Amino acid sequence: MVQWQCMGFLGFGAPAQAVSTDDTRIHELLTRGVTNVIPRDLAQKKLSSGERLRIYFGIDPTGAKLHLGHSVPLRKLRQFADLGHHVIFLVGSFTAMIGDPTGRDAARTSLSEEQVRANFQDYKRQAERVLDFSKAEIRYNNEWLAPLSFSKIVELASSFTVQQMLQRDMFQRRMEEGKPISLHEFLYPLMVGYDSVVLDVDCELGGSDQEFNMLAGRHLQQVSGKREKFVLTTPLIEGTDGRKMSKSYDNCVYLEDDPSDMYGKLMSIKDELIGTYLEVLTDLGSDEIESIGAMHPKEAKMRLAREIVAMYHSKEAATAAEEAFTSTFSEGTIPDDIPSVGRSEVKNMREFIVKVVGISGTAATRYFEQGAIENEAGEKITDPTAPPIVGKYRIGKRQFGKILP
RNA sequence: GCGUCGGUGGCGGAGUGGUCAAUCGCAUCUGACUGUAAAUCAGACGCCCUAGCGGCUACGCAGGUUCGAAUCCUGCCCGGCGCACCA
Repeated sequence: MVQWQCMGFLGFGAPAQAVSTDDTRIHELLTRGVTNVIPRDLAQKKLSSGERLRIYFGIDPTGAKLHLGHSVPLRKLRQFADLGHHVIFLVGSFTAMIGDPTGRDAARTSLSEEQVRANFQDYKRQAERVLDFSKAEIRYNNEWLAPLSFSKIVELASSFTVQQMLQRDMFQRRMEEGKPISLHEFLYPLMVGYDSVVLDVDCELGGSDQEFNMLAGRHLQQVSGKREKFVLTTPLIEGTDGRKMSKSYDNCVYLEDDPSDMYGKLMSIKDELIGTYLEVLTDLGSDEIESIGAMHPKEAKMRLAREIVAMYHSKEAATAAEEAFTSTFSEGTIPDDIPSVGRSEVKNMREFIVKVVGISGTAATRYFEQGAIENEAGEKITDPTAPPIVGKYRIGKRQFGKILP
C-alpha cells in the first residue's frame, strides 16, 4: 500500500486565524466571478457565522499546463483563504486513474504514483502564482478511494438512480449521438462525491462544468448524515477567440506564458470579453473596471493586458511587454531578440525559414508563395531558393528570424 | 452469441474500382483591411527534393483479387444499434 503523505497540513494545532464576516467581502466572494451558489442561503449563513469553514477544491493531476481559466477557481479559493477559512486542496490521485468523463471520450491513461506526484508538483509550481500552498491542507483521494470495498461502492451507487445520472447534459448528448458511455463513467460522480463525505467540508468550489459532480457530493453528505456543504461554481472563461478556453482550441493564455506572449494574447481577445476578464481575472475594483470599460477597446485591452502580466510576472515586465508590443505590431519594427541562424548554416532562404520556424520545407515554400516573408526594409522575399542574406526578417504575422553573418 | 451498420486528413463528414493527396464545413495558416484583433474578401492547408503537370507515404490492421482499390474479397481489431441470453 502506498503511503500518501499530507503535505503542508495545518489542520490541527495551527493558530486559529480570525475569520472575517465582513458583509461587503462576503458579498463579493459570492458574486464576483461566480456562476452559481447552491444553496445560496446556506452559504450566506455559514459565512456570516464567524466559524472557520472547511472548503475544498479538487484537481486531476494530469500534468496539464494551467491557463487563465484554471486561475478562476484558484483565485476564488484564495479569497476564501484570505477571509480566514481553512482551505483543502484535493489531488485526485485516484480519480486520475479512471479519467474524468467530462472531457469527451479521452483515453484514460492510468497514472503511476510517481506521475501523480510529479504532476502535482508541476501543478503547484504554476498555481503558486495565484495561491499560497503553504496555507493549504493537501490531500490525495487515493487515501480513501483505493481501499473502498465493493460493498461500500454498491452502497454509494444505491444513492443514485440511473435517471439521475442520465440527466447530465453530456450523457444525454452522447446518447443522442450514439456515442459510447462506459459504465465506469457513472461512478465518477460517486467518487468525487465521496471525497466530500470523507473530508467533511462546508463548501466545495469548482468550475461550472463540475456542478453535477459537486452536487452528487452534496447528496452523499446528506445521505450519510454528514454536515451539509454548499457548492460554488466559477465560470468557464472564454479564450482569445471567444470560445471556451481550452487547450484543444489553442486559445489559451497560460499562467507561465512569458510576458510578451501573455500580453500579445490578451491584446487579441475579442472586445466583448474585456469586461469579463477584468471582473473575473483581476482584483481591480468595480469603479476602475467601469472606467476602463468606457475607454477605447484598444486602450482597455492594453490596460487589461498590463494588469494581468503584472500579476503573473511583474510591473516592469508588463511595461516592457507593452513597449515591445507597440513597437513590433503598431509600428512594425522587427525585434532584436529573435531566433537566428548563421549564414553558412543554410543554403537558401527556404532552409532559413525551415530552421528558424521549425516547419516542413513544403510549408516554408508556401510562405514564400504567399508573400509572408519580409525583410527589414519591408520588401517581400518570394524566391525560396534565393541565397541567404544577412538581416532580420518578419515571417508571417508574428514570427521573426535573423540571419547572422 | 446472432444480426446489422460503421471505422477516411486536427475535428465533423463526403467519396463506394481509375486524373483521389481525396468534395464540403469547422479549426488552422497566409495576404488585403484594421485599433492588436474580430468581421469581411482572397488564397493555402500530407511529406521530400534537382520544385516537375516529379517522387514518396496515406483512407482501422493484415493479407488477397485486379493493369489499377479509400472503394471489391477474406481474416482480425474497435465501436453503434437491434435481437437473444438474463440462474
